[in-house]
Amino acid sequence: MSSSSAAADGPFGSLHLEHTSTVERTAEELRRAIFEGDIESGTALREVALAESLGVSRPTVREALGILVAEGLATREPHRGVHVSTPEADSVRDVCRARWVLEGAGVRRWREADPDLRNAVHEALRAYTDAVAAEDTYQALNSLHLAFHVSLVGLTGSPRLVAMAENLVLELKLALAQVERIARNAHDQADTHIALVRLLDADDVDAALSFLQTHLEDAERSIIRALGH
Amino acid sequence: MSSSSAAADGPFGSLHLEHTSTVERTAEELRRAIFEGDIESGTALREVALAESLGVSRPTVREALGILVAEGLATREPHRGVHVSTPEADSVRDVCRARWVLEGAGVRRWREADPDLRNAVHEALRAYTDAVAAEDTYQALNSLHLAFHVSLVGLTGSPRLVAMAENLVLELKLALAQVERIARNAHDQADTHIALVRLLDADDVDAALSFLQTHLEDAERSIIRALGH
DNA sequence: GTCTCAGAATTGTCAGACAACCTGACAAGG
DNA sequence: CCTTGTCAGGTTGTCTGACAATTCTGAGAC
Repeated sequence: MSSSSAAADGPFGSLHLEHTSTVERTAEELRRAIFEGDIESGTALREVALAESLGVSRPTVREALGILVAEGLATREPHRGVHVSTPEADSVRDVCRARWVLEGAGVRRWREADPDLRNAVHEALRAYTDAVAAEDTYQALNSLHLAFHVSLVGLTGSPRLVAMAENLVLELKLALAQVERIARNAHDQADTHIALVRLLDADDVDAALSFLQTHLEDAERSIIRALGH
Repeated sequence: MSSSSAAADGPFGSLHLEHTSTVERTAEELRRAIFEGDIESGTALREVALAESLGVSRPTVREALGILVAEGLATREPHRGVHVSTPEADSVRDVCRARWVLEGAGVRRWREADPDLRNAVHEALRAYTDAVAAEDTYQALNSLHLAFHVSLVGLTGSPRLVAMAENLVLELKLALAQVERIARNAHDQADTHIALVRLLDADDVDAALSFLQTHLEDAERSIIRALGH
């Protein structure tokens, strides 16, 4: 696996060509529209309408919808089409519980973790706090905040666990897109994360764990409260 | 959510019609062929060949292949087609490490877990040991063995974690299909699992955890050794 | 032996079509 | 009033056929 900061995967390891298929671009555009709030949760994603609206064929749209369904951002019912998922309180609870399992596993391995991975956590935190200081857009802040949490899972060194965490984060972004007004909390959370990393740097894993747990529980509660209203 | 044993979702809650699409049946048939050993790992899954061989159209095959790729059973390279994944030692290690995180999380929650979930573990174990006693087929034994491990993850009560575990198990089945000769170990493992559940019933979670860890590490080693040959 | 290049094979995407199915409404009958 | 039968409209599931882009293959040139 390529580590961060332009590792040398051969002479041209840093090069990367965006080999994006039409299907992938379609899926990405749908994701953006969902997270941006252009498409409300629950709305039907009609194949023909999307096809002519995006200028692609129906099979392409269909395949892209399959991706979204696999990611949990939408649900497909036979002969009834696919609809954007509506985050229920139950699913938010489940996502947060799963998050705690994955991120906790990462934090528990802080000491044994590869220094590169520990560094990745620091970088993710810095990217987030910088964006907060620069008063970046709401979506950018969200992405960086969640990227930090994923970097915690990265401490396990397991690509599959990271992939799972990224999927969970996608669902969380969907839920957050429903409750834009949490944006003002983003700044407060920056301090919380700094404190967490400080505990880790002091090798106080147990304290970091319980700190993380309460942080995740707080997030769960605040999202559910915002949704329930 | 409907609980087990014919819950009353209205007057006809126990009824359930299998709503299987052609795509799903195609994917299932491919999975069967892979796990059964009809298709070796690494072989190319050509769309037209599969289409006329299965009596379905190319788009249908294509969509089914997309499912397999999403499950990790196959890999797709742009313009080069999809091939059955070849389990590397690295990926087996990763799957087992991820398994440890998920199953460990389940075991850790043994005491707080819903009695139904604890019962599900007992039932999964019994189904497995019964099959071992009846000298069932190799694949059936494998499925039941892995189903037991998934039932441990079920202790978390998180559908998403269970889904992740099921995905990992699929990859493991792919690896095991490559090394049929581990079959004779299945009987020995039954005793191991009985011992694990006995520790749980005694509420000795810590002992169960370390027991599980060594069991998973043993499995990892034996699979990798068998693959490496 | 290595390089180059035309042709075959395969995938990615498209257009059009049809059957199966869901939804809603309306009439018929208890 | 409530249930059932029927029909029209729209949507999905699947098929057929096609074409461009890309990759693989093998023969010929140096």
